[in-house]
Amino acid sequence: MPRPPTTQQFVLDELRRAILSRQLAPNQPIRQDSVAHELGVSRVPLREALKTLEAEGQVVYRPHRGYTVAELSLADLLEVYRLRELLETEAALVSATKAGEADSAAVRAELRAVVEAAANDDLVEMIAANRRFHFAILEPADMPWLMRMVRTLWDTTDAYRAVYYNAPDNRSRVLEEHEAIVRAFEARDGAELAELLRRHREHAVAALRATLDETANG
Amino acid sequence: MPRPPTTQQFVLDELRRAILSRQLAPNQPIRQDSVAHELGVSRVPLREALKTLEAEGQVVYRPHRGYTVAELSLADLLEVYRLRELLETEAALVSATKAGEADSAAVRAELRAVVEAAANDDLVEMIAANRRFHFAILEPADMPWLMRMVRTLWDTTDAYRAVYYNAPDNRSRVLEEHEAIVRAFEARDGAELAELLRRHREHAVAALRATLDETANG
DNA sequence: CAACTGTATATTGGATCCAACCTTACGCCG
DNA sequence: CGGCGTAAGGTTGGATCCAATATACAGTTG
Repeated sequence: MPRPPTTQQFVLDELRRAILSRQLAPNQPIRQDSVAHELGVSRVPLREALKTLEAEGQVVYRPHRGYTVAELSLADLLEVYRLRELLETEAALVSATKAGEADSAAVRAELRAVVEAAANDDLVEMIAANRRFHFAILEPADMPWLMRMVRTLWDTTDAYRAVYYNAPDNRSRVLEEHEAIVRAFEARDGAELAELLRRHREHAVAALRATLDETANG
Repeated sequence: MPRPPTTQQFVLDELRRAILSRQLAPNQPIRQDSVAHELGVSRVPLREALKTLEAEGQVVYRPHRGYTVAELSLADLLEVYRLRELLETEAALVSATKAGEADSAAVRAELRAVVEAAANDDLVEMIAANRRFHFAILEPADMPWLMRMVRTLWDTTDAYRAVYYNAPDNRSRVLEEHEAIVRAFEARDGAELAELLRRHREHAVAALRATLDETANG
């Protein structure tokens, strides 16, 4: 696997991983010197990467006090899912009216990737493929600004996705739902597609709530 | 007027101004050395400011080739306004159910600021106050993630706002519409509020189209 | 004993310097 | 004469160094 073209991109990827895996815990101050040392780079590219993470809401910045990993309250998470609903519903409706055969092929390819990853019990790849699958569905809408926003919304909840996929019940449910979603997509039935996606997310939110309540009471 | 606490914040403000005023024209490469020199700072804070602008979509970045001011096509602008519609409608509906007396007072204060600026023919302040007015309406919804997104959407179209307000017809129309909007807000009539805001934006889009067609044919 | 102040230290903010890369112009070869 | 390889210059990417600010702690005073 080739290292990204620029160091800041490499650092950005690493930081995303670290935040996602809770290696950098919420509310924890990010000591630039130690993190930079750890990654074998200087502080400059690190700071640039932190700036983009700040814009995405992954970290919070306070002048002269540095960066801390953003803490997401339940209210934050619910809001993020609500926004995903607004934006992805719009994208799905538009996409259904514009998608062509090539788009269907792309979606099907990602669907297969998810199934295959599930068969191999490869959680990481399954999560990645799932993301590509959902984005492939929205892509034909040809709304780059919307896509950028949806992307950052997915990023902010990425840390919780692994928990969700850890349960076999959820995994199989996702696979079933994907089938129905693809059928709606290929039928160019925007309303049905949007509704299926909505229910798809609804399950994720319910699971999320359960997880958070559990950790709160445990 | 005190200079911002950090240099990067200062640079960020200056860059926003420069892009807005077309001092930095779309598609123009941003020579870091000259811009930094111009502002009397080094390249480091400039690059950090550019990173946040990149995340907001105001500039485009290509590794080893630097930053260029983002060019907004008509399709981009229409998409941005469509997204504003989705997000601001949601915020307005929620806001109407949550707003209290203090919120009404805040909105009224901003309304007065807009009127006053208009009376003084102070375009810059009128635009600023108008923005505060609209945000004051959405604020009670208490949706920080949504607000962040709406903020960047406003930023991307800021350059065109000055053109719109330049026409006296548009200015007086805005003032009238604001009155109706405030009444709906104080009546906590979310549906009416959202509809009025929608029509409010619709005029702006129409004017925008006209302007762009004109420049395209001129 | 609490609160305040001054100082020392750790950490971030910014400037300068060097390396890597892209771009362009020129000369060579087909 | 046109296309390609190559070298030189310019611009960005990254590292190191220094300055400014915040934090923690100790000493002092009411």
